[in-house]
Amino acid sequence: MKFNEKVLELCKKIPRGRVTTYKIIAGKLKTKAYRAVGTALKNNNQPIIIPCHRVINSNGSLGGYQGKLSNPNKIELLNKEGIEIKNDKIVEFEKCLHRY
DNA sequence: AGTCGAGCGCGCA
DNA sequence: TGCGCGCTCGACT
Repeated sequence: MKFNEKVLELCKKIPRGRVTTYKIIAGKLKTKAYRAVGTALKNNNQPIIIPCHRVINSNGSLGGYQGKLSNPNKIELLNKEGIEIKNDKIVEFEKCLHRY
């Protein structure tokens, strides 16, 4: 099982209306390769199945989506799932945060 | 406080 | 081979 596949696995498990962070994922994989987590999501082979928009920075800001940084579409998607974004940050970030 | 540098795993040149 | 990335953290101003 490759590192990136594990990352994708975890992403798939994020329930609707919840988010998680790169840090948490990396921690779950027992590694400090936080950057690699972002890279893995970028290079995922199943872009449709993987809800990578639910993965964000540990400070509550958004990170990137679909290969780009600061993607407005990511905000839309999260909004649709019931997560509010303000000032490029997740509102009530702690409450929406999904812990595995 | 704000800034800087290093560490990780993998993809791409 | 070598570099850079959807990041984080600790050390230094």
